Amino acid sequence: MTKRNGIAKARPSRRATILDVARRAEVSTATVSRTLTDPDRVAEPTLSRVIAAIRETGYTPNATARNLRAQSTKMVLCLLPGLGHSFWNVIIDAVEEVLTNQGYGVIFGDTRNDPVREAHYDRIVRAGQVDGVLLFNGRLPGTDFLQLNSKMPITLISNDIPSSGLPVFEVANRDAARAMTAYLIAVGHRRVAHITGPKGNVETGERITGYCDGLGAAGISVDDSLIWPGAFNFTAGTDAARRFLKLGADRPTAIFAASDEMAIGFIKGVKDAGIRVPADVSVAGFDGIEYSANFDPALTTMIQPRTEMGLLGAENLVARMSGRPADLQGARLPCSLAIRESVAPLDTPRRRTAARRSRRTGHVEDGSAAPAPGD
Amino acid sequence: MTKRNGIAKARPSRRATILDVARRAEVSTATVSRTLTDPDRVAEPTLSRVIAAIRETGYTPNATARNLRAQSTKMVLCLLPGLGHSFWNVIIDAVEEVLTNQGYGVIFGDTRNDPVREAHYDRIVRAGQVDGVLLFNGRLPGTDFLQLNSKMPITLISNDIPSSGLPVFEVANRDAARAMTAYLIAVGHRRVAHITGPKGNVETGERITGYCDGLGAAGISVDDSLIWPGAFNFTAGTDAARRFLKLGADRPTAIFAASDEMAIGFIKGVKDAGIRVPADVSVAGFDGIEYSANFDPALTTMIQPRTEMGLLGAENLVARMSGRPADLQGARLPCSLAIRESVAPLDTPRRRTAARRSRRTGHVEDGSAAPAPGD
DNA sequence: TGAATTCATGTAAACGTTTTCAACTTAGGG
DNA sequence: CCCTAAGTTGAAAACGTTTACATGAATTCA
Repeated sequence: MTKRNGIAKARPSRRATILDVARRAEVSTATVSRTLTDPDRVAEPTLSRVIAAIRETGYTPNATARNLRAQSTKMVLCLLPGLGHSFWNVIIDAVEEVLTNQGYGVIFGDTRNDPVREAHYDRIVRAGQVDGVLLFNGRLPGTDFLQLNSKMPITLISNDIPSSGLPVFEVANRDAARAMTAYLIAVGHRRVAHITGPKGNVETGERITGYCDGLGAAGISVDDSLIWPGAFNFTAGTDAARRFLKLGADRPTAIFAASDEMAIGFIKGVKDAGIRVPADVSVAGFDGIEYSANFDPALTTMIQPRTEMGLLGAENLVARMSGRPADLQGARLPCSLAIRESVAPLDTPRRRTAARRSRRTGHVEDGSAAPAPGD
Repeated sequence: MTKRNGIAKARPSRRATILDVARRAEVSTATVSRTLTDPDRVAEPTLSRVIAAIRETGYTPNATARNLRAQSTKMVLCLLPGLGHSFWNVIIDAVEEVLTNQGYGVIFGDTRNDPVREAHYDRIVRAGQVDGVLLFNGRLPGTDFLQLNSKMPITLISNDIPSSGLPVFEVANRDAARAMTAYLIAVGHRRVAHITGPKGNVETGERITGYCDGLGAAGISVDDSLIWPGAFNFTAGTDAARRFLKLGADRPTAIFAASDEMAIGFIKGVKDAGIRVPADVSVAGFDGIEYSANFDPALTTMIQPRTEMGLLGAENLVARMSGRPADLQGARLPCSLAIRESVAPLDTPRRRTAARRSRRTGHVEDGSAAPAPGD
């Protein structure tokens, strides 16, 4: 079927170059090039001869040569810490959509917070393999990486690197954390723990601050022993669960985890010990990943507009790569609170009836802060 | 702090080339090149002079030029249908690990089963932007894509394209499906439904066959009305749940979903209708993604050795890209059964209900070939 | 000491494009 | 009939490397 043994075609091994086409069409390489990039500039008898030659030889322009000449690669590098994390999925989809539509290719690099890997990608960037960089990494992959920004745009998505001066597209973390904390308080909780993100992460700090804001606004003083260090992953959640279980009578009645994965890990951890969620303890997450809605109980969480983040970030980068001024220099997007099943009103004697009623649907009934969904 | 205004450095705009280094060190470009690729070939007084010049100019070799000259890009393309699916995560990690260690960069492309996108990546490959292709896609991104395989190796991971002749690294789908079905039967189920993968997918067919094998081995005849078409995603699971709920008394007692996501979607769907898992219906998945263990109930599933698949596939590709013969021409890896919480043995009282459905339209499935497992 | 070898370096050709510039043709205007 | 302008094409340079080949110096061997 498929001609393998090089008998059918003259030279099956070498790929056709522009010169092959030129010779076949009896024109110069310049004309072939023009046929491809700007057909209007080549006259009719020639044009169709060249097109025929292209078809016959199966010619495709060599991207490397083209890039070398054009001094650009039409590629961008996306640097993430952990491609596997389901949080990135939607963002990546959006980024890929924008960049592909604009004719750019995308290279995804996973740093895993490993300096060796970061250096590897640093080298790729320095070697001019890409025209721009999208950073999700939380930190720069090289010490003098910033100096590249003049010729090679860098944009931050869902992470901030303070004092880098780079455009950043992320969520209003502090506001969102404050809102979630306020919500937990509004449904009756006063002893609320917070499982934080990884140390050194800017977002971690902002969410902690927002959490403290929320407590402060309700006149509740911050109890440091209720701020538990985490790391945005399952195990951090189960670790927190162990910590929770060790506590005696003064267990918090609600947990605010800085990521959905941690919230799910926590729930899994305490459930295995016979604790019910939300009957015995309420748990709220952050991110709004797909699984948060499909978990049992469905997770009350702060939904990040991930698609929008990806879209805006990618558009910013594209604009700058093509020399245009970017529409936005950055953005802090608002989150939306998804009230689901994993948080229940605190069943204090005073509020008992109201709490009972809402427990049934899993929705929240509280006149002061939360909108009543009705029944 | 950081010198932004180009006053500090002579020409901050242009990147240093090998010629700049050569001039500064007062040698030829050949010597600079040798210093980088094979330092032993350049004598001492010169060597350090060149090294100094490289450092001073901040020179990094231009990858595009190097690739053009070397006629290779040190890049490979990974084509997947849906980067977001959590099934790929682990495989991608493994692939990236191998390729990065071997000095290759990785481009991930998401086809989303969209011919337009596939054509886009087909073009990238034809333009010589990569040295090899890793296909997860389930089909070729172009009609005469195979003819590229001589000069540009293509390897299939976790999908097969029959009669393509390409090396494929995947799981023994039929065996695994048979084993899962056999397990469900072994714990007492006789009425087992199967939620299939997407139509047209080779793996879908293999798992259906395995499912039928399993039934056959136990003397249970296949009931076509219990083979429900799916698509490897949540919604296919919830769709199946709706289908299940519509069924009356003759509901299956166990569901074997061809992916964990579908299993989770199914459980979520029936739970919302008040059905308990596994008390009222047992559910088994396939894949062994992370969430399967963290879901509630923890999912009984067939764990695919995803890391191994990725490792072997990537190694196969690397070998072929570098001209070496590959160790393996492909592999069918065994799965392992993870027995967790979502499947319960079928107890006797419940089988009485099953007996009630003896009046049935034409088709098979009667007591003759079904000796009751002991009680 | 002369010839043969090794060593260190430079020259220049490739890699496959795009694009500037010049050259040639044709048409149009006076 | 000449001059200019527009249109079409080709020659050659450029992009930044690597590397085959050549050259000259230093070393070795007889």
